[in-house]
Amino acid sequence: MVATTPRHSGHEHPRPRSAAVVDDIVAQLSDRGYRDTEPRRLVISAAAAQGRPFTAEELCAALPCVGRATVYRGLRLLVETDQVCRVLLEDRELRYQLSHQGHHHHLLCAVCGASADLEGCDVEDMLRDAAVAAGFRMSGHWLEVYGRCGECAED
Amino acid sequence: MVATTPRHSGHEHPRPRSAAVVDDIVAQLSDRGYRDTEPRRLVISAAAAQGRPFTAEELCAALPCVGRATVYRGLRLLVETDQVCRVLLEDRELRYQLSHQGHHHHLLCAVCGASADLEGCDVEDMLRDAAVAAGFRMSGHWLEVYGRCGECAED
DNA sequence: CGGTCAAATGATACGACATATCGTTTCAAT
DNA sequence: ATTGAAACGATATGTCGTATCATTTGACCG
Repeated sequence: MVATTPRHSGHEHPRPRSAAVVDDIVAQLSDRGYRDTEPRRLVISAAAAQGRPFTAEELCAALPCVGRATVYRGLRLLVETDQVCRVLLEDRELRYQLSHQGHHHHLLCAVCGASADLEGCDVEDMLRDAAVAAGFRMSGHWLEVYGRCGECAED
Repeated sequence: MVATTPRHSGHEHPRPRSAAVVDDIVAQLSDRGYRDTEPRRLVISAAAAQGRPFTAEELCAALPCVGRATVYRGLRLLVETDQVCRVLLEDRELRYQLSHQGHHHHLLCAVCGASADLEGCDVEDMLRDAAVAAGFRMSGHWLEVYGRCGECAED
């Protein structure tokens, strides 16, 4: 009887898996009083579709039907609500990517642009102590680490 | 006999103390094949005269008789030759300051803009290990620490 | 369901920042 | 002094991000 059962019975609306991510983020924004708008969803969707840290301009190019200002506003909102985090390349180019956890740092591959999260590296305490030693009270920091990922490691 | 002996007998040419710094930097540039030019000296001198990390535009404003491009070129040269280092504020504004040592990091006061060098904070090894754990080979990093200096500490 | 109004949008102007271009000047070695 | 490359300055160009403002839209409410 049941010949071939699709994993999901999702043949009516073949939504991409990223749809769930988008819905989730939109829901979080909604909780904070931000509207659920079509351009906003497009921005979030495009951001989620990127496999690498991306620039605002890349998103603009990927969304020709969304105004530049809206893309920038959307990104800013996502950063402010911690849905997206900013990463800084060595040449100071600013990129974005969906955030997966709370505060953390990134390892960026200088060759392919991939990013990985720095695990088990608790620099904060160290920095805070060093700051106190210099008579400062630390309030924040910015840290990016550059190198080559495994795939780009060969010289 | 010796009534009032000036510390230095420098009353003929009252050169600012920064002149020595400028001469030193110019000499280093000279060793690397870069010319000793008037505009270059002006840029170095103005950079040395800043008490705080400064922006390129601030230098331009301080040197109305030197072309903008020359100021930018001069700064770039000084950074490349490690005479000047770049610091990044929390809002991503790029500033410069004379470097005093090799590689080090900065503590920046968010209130008055003062900077201090982070001493005895060896994050490199820590980062390198964490990078290896993530399958990366670390080649560099960018770290800035923000806070309040002793003078600006009161709430 | 349709009206309402603030939020959000998009076209575009604007401004900051930094580099590219290119004819002219200047340094330093001969 | 001559000379060729380095450096300069005026200015054009390009990128990136925000401000402005008239128009649209989405959430709420009766």
